[in-house]
Amino acid sequence: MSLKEKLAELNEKGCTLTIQRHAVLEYLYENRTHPTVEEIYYSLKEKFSTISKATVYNTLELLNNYGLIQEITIEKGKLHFDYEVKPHHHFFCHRCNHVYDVDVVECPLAGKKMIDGHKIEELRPYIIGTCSKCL
Amino acid sequence: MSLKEKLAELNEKGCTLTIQRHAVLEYLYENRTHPTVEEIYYSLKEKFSTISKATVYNTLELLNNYGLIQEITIEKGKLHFDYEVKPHHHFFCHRCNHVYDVDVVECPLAGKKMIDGHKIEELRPYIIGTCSKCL
DNA sequence: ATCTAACATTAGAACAATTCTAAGTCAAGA
DNA sequence: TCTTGACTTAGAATTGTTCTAATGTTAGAT
Ligand SMILES: [Mn+2]
Ligand SMILES: [Mn+2]
Ligand SMILES: [Zn+2]
Ligand SMILES: [Zn+2]
Repeated sequence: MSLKEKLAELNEKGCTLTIQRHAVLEYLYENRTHPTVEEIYYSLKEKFSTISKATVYNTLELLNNYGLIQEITIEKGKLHFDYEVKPHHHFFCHRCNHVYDVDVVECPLAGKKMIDGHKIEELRPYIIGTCSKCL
Repeated sequence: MSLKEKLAELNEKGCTLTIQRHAVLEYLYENRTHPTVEEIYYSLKEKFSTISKATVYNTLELLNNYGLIQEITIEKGKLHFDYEVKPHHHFFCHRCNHVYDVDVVECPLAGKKMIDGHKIEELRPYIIGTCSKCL
């Protein structure tokens, strides 16, 4: 889904399109490395010196609630974010702390709405290990 | 794997079996609710008033490194732990913050050693949603 | 049995990530 | 123009985790 489409969807749903929100979403669009909040905040601060950490947190939560971005809890104690919301596996290297996409795998839960009586809203298939660069 | 077997394995591998380590492992053996560090610490403190938070953290890390327990990063910002190490799906209810086991699912990655050139060391298949009780 | 060196535990300080607060800014409608 | 509600800001507060330095315990050597 393109950046324009996501911005349009936000707008349609009645959400104010502030310059900060545009900047956060655009940053995620351009940086597909699954950045942390810190990375997003300091990168945006370079071009946009008055942006505050609270706004970055608020915006990421808002975009996540609208289903336009994805929160990743693969690394203990800190959040990563992903522009891509289509479910896919993530690989975390505990040596270099990078998060990689793993596109290949087909998940047997894909499309399922319920499991054990619980309502499925999001799949987060994570894999931990040592990445190809670190091996 | 029984508690006795895990304690024996620890001992064989040359790890000192202190009363605190025994208590942490036993707590996880008896409480299969995927407790947080806080829950473990305060529960142990009731029977064992001098145990310190640092020891609980150290012990959980040690047991995890020996592969005798499993760390769960499904909830943002805090760790849960599991006595069961055999890979299985976890379901997190974002309404009541409980972590449930989901036994049914067969993972296509089970047994795989490598993916995209990365070395797989652990699978963490997580599902987010609303649990049966909260629905 | 005693000594000793390595290892483990403790309390609390330090740290890092996130959330909260209160004041200031902005924009749209009356 | 004025009002109202929504958004942003800086920094304080809170939460979860790690570090530190002092103390306690263990196991092997004597
Ligand atoms: Mn991704
Ligand atoms: Mn489990
Ligand atoms: Zn790596
Ligand atoms: Zn629930």
